[in-house]
Amino acid sequence: MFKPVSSKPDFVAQEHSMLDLWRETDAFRKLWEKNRGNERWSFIDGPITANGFMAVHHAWGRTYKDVFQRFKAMQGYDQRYQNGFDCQGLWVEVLVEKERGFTSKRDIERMGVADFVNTCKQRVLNFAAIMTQQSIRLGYWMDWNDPEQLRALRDRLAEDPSQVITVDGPNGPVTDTAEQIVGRLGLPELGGSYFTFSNENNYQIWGFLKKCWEKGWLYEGTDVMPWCYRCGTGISQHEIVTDGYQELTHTSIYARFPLVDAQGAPRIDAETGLPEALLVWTTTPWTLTSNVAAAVGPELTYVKVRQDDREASRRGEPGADQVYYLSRGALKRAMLGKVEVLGELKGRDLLGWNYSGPFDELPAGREAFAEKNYTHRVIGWNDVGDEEGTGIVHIAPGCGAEDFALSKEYDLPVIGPLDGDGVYKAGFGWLSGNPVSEVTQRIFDDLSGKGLVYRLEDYTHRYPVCWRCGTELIFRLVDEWFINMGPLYDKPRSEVTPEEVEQSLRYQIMEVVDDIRWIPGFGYERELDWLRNMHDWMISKKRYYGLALPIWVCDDEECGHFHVVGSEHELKELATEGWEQFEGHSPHRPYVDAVRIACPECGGTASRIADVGNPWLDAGIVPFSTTGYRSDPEYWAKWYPADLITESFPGQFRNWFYSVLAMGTVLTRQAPFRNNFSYATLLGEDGRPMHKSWGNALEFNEAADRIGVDVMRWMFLNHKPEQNLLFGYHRADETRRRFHIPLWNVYSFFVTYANLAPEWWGRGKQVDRETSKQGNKETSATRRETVEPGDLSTDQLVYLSTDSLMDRWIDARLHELIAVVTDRLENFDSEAATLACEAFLDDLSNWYVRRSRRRFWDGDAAALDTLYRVLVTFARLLAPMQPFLAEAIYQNLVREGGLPVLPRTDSPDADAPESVHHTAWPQTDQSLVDARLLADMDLARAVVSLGHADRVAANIKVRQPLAGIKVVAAGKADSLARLADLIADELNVKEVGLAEGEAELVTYRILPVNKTLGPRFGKAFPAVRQALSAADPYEVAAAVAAGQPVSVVVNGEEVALAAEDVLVQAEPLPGFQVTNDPQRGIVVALDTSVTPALRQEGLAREVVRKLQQMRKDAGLELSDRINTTWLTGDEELAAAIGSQAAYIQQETLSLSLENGAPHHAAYSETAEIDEATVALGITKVS
RNA sequence: GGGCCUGUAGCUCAGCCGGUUAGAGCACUGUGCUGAUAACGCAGGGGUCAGUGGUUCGAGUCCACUCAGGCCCA
Repeated sequence: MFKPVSSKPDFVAQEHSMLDLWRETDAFRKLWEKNRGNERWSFIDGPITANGFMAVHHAWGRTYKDVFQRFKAMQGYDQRYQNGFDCQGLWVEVLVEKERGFTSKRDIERMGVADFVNTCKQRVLNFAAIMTQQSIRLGYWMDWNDPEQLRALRDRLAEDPSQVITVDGPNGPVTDTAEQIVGRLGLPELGGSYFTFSNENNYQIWGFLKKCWEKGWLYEGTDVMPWCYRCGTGISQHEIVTDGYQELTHTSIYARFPLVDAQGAPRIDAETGLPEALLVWTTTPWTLTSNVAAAVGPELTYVKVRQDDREASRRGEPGADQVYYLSRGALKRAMLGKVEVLGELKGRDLLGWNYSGPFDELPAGREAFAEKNYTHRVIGWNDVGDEEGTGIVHIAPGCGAEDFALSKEYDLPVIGPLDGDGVYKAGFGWLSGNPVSEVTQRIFDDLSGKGLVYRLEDYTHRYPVCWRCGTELIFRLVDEWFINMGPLYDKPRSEVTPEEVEQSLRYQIMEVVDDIRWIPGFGYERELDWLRNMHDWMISKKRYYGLALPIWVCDDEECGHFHVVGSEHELKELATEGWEQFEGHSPHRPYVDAVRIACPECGGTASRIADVGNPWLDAGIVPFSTTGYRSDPEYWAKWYPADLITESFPGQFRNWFYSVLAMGTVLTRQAPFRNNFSYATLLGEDGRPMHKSWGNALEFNEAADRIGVDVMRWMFLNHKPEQNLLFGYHRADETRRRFHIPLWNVYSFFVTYANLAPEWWGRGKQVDRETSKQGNKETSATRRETVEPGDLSTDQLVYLSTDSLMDRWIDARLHELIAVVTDRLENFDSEAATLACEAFLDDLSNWYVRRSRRRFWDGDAAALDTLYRVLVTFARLLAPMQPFLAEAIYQNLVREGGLPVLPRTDSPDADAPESVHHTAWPQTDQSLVDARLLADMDLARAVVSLGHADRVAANIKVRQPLAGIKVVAAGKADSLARLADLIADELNVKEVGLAEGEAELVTYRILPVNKTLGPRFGKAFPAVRQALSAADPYEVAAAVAAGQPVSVVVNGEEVALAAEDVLVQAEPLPGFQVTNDPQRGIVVALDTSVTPALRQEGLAREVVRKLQQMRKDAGLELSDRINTTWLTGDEELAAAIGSQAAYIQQETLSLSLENGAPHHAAYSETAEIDEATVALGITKVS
């Protein structure tokens, strides 16, 4: 017997009990073990940032990861199952700083770098434990660490990282210092998730960087970079492009730059006698302190205008009446009030003009200018436009990336005004010592006093901010380390020569990108686009906690040589001092900083640069660091390249995907993964990004226990991954209602009736019987072969043959489904897989079970066998996607009920696999996919649908039997005949016939089959269409039904059209009770006459229904027998009950049916049936 | 300024290689059915397939341009 199944399941509670089951039976490890040594399927997990709680959008990605791995596991592939945590970098530092209330780097220095780094590690371990628990809750099967052990390690680190501890590993206990145990997490001896702060991960990056260095690609460069002065670090292009912009409003300034002559005297316009000035606009006034040049577009048109600024005059500012230069396109926007245009000129006419700068008095600028013997001048820059500003761009090479590039082109002085904390350096007069965030107003005042402010204006624009702390970035001249991406050739890729590819890493990566399957396809273009556009990869950060860049620079500035150390062993070899301080520590600051090496160039001492690495280096190396690239190349080669990586695409094309590609290319020149599956962004139900303050954010734990994880997973999977996913409780309810509840109902229905059919449980016995009941003309003769438990192999699931059309049909649908789901999952298309499952479930629930109910009531063995088989197989198909629900069904139907229908995993006598996830992926048996039957059923359902429509139109309820229907369906006579009984039963009619004399019922529309005749006739096609519609429709229909060719005259020529090239659509004539299906060309006509005999049958059915309802209301079991009494004053009803007594008794399990008042009945009711009243009473027979 | 994605019913979305009168779910209205169903069936209202032009016998589908939204890059 099966365990009884509640019709009102608590899915969430059930999920928790499945989690318990898996834990108690060690189900995941058994699966892993089962497939060990088989063919491999390699998934490399992109590390999740261990810096907070898991959010719902993480669950989306993790669902994909789990589904594809589970699917491959059921197919028998061996896998690694290693999850990864991203552990190093600024984002951890920032949150630790926040926790501690730190506001600047000085606070960290005060705490001590060693302590700070140790605290960062603890934070990572803490959240790794939390995310591990949450992932387990999601049903994500990976080689998880015990969360308690992670917390214990966190605590050991906090106590004393140097204490020696022992922990359990897969191959026995491991003893080491707490710091080293943490540094060895994820390695084979400890197992579990990989952590990018591990020693191995860090050292392998060293190896990668060394290789880059050997190729000459690693360099230190000076550039103007976006800089966060709160974090005290540069922000790389990778970090800034998406997350790093905000709409901000700044006060911009239109400033006068007075023109001067070669001697430095103010230039006076000859015509008006007024002083002349350039009108210049900027949104970053602080950079005016470092102005060097003004750029114009050489081909742009400029105007010379005069304006007497009365306001300014009134304020007593000098030079209010002036001549200005600015671009013609900017005139209207930039200048207020009346202007007089004095002339027009091209930008190139302005080149070389001199002007006096806004802060010429500051020593920093004077010195820089003197050094180069330079004065402020107008330069040309093709990128200058006049969509905003004045068409004259203020250039401060120390404060802007493009400005800096121009300074190289024109050999301009470079003035960098700010230090790393955003404070003006010495040499900036009154500004020196002031933070940049506080000087804007004073700069305006200062310039105003000098008569240089034309006007101020609030301006809203996208401005870069620090992606972690939100501080507005400044642009600053800094020294950073880069990997050279190589030249971008100005020609199509097909023309780039192999020699040129050798010179350019970016082209080498592009070649690798070509070898990868990108899903969705546009991912390929995106990655190439990024590779074409990306600058050299800035890998350094002036911070504390992260990869210690293995770059040692000679202390002797004269020498200046730098050496890249490729491993810890090399470091030990080269070390001249400080090794003993470092030994025993993970390769983090500050210990690694203590190590000095001998400079290979001059023999002096070299020290490590203070910088740490870009975290994408940490994540990019994992295909190597997690697979023993250094220590076990043979193992590595087995798992590299990965078959799949998958992440959300915003950001990843330039981050993780990019870094994995770059590192794979440098190290192997081979694609590091074969398939890349990426998906979009998760939004709130209202279509907006989830945001706590908007009330549409969902926390994972809460969502999991309110929605249920299987429902969440179905929502994720049943979605086009490249589109943003709207997620929330309402959609969850809808999903559950659409899929989970109907599935559960079929399952619970099955269990209910199977448990009521004792003979069905007679396993191994010959069960042979006929089922033929009134109301169901279908006969199912079952031939259940004599079998002993245990000798059945699965893929003879169909061990019981059946003549039932319904059984054979649902089997055909099931095997069709297996093929589709297999193919879709092979192609990472979970949406199509779920859509196919939903369609199947609808067929199962709303057609197979509904049509077969009678057989289940009767305990029909063929029906029970079929539904059992279907449910078990469907559960196995769903298992990767719906691991909990599938397991619950499987446990009851297979483990509890114990029917021998699954393949033996080992010996023929073994029990069924312990978990649905240990079963083999179902195989399609094509011989069961009966195409004719599928088509027949399709037609039957269409006919039934029309028949129901007829009844609605005629206002005759289905319970009222009718004489018959007539169907018009050209060429479908055979199909119809095969399913006539089924149709008759469903529509409650006595007969289903093909219409004769259909001319009374219908007319026909004759259409060409476009697909075949369109190409055949081309331009003449409309004439064919015309000719067909002009032909006698009845003749054409008859010919087509008989399979005869149809002859028509097209443009004066007679042509023959094959029957299959002509479409016959039946349409009802008005005035009949008929309904048509235009798509299929079917018409169904209903005989609406209710004879007295039919009327009696109908009334009897009403009585039955009423009695059934009473049984239910009285709380009777399905199998309880009753005695029934009835009393009515309505003659017709009395006659109906009398004549249909046997039928009523059989349907309601009434041992007796007596005419009389139900005084003594246990349960009685007075019912209205049509216009008649009847008193009914039932009493359970004990 | 360039690249990519999206635009189909009130909402969320399907729509194959171009092919008959463009579909589903939700919501709404009516009605029926129910001893599995927190359901379900049938019917109804609801569409300028973002717009314009082109290719074609035929365009929601292919092409070009425009508009709107999103993403990426400059």
